[in-house]
Amino acid sequence: MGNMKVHQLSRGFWEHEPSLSLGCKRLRPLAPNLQPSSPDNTVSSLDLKSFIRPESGPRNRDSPQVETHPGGTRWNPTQEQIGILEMLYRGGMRTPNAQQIEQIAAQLAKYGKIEGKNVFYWFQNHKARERQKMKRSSLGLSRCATTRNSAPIISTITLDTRVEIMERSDEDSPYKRKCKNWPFEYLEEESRSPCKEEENRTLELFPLHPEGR
Amino acid sequence: MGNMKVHQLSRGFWEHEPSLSLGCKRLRPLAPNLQPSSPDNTVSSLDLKSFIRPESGPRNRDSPQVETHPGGTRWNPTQEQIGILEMLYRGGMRTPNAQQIEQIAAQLAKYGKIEGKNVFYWFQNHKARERQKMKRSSLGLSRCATTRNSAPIISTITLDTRVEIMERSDEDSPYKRKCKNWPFEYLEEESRSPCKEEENRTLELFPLHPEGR
DNA sequence: GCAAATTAATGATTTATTCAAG
DNA sequence: CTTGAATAAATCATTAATTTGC
Repeated sequence: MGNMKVHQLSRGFWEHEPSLSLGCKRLRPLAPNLQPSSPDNTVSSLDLKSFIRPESGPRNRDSPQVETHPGGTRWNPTQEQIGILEMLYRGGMRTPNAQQIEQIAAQLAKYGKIEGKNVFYWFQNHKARERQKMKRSSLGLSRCATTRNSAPIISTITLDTRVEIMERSDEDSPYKRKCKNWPFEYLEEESRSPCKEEENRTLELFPLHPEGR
Repeated sequence: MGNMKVHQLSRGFWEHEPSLSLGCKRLRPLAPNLQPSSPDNTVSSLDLKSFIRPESGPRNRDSPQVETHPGGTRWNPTQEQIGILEMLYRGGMRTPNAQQIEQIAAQLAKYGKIEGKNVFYWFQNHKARERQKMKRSSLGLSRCATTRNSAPIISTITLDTRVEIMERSDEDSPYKRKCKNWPFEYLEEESRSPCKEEENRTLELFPLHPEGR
């Protein structure tokens, strides 16, 4: 979709002028007298209207609530995908970074349609729900002394095995601040369909920063 | 500092390649007897170790904690950028979707280095902190009637202007489930420096899903 | 006046909660 | 009811602003 660059500037909002001084209420009087960072500060090249209410114009789009995703709305993982993901989870993977997610998704794509975000969400949800489950079990039941002896067999083994691979992942330590990579993506959902010749979807996310700040 | 595209995936991780099926340590027999929903269910084409502990091998990388980000580690917005963002916020924008973020970032890029995620974060944080602030003020103080008369002059004007543009955004309604677009991006942090001829950073996020599930 | 130490803001992540598809 | 998707809340972590000691 070459939608991009839609209304590029309907000027008329606040082109109150370049040099601006720009609203920015005080916010912080101790502002470090901003450097001449901008070549041309015609701040007002945005079409705010479009931003704020893309629907304001002629309603050529349907989409009351549910968009028109042709195929399916949400990811429906196959058994293989789940298997791999669980294996990774059991292996200690908690919050994969961007690269890892990409790779995982690429692999899982062999077994069914999938996107990076699905992988991300899966880990998020699985982690959270495993925790819930654990918490619930620890609270509600103190009965059944075997609980610590029978069920966790596999767990124990697994953990032991894994211990060599990674050290204790976290499983309980909140906040580890480990990876800096960002596991998300802009990809606009639209690219859901099998996408035939969608190769050149360069999108030119960032035209090119005119300067280095 | 032409770090860019540093480890571009140190290939050698899992280029086991598509058809795969072998190699790889099976890691765990506990695969749930997956049903035949896949052409070939040799699930085990993942190098879990690499995923879990990329550092396990020879530590040829430095980066103890702080990666080698040459310039700066986090986005430092310029006054113009802040101004635009606040205006958009005041205009009612709460959680821009992917396209909007792209456009905003593209515009803000004129005034300084910025990425899409920065825009996203800014809105998240700003919204949350505005809410905090409001809550705090509503609790601790009922005094000072001038509060609504003196300071917010600009605010009032602006708001009035904006009110016509959008209707009350939400400001308080938790969960609106409005956009389906996903405002994140994989972009791996590395592309921080001014990046000279980095045009073709196609990255081909997802090679191409081999099948439509 | 300057630079280290301290504090205040705020960018970036992770976790918790909620909504809704199947 | 299960679970994928999305948002909000909590909080970690880094930078800018201010203070302090010289």
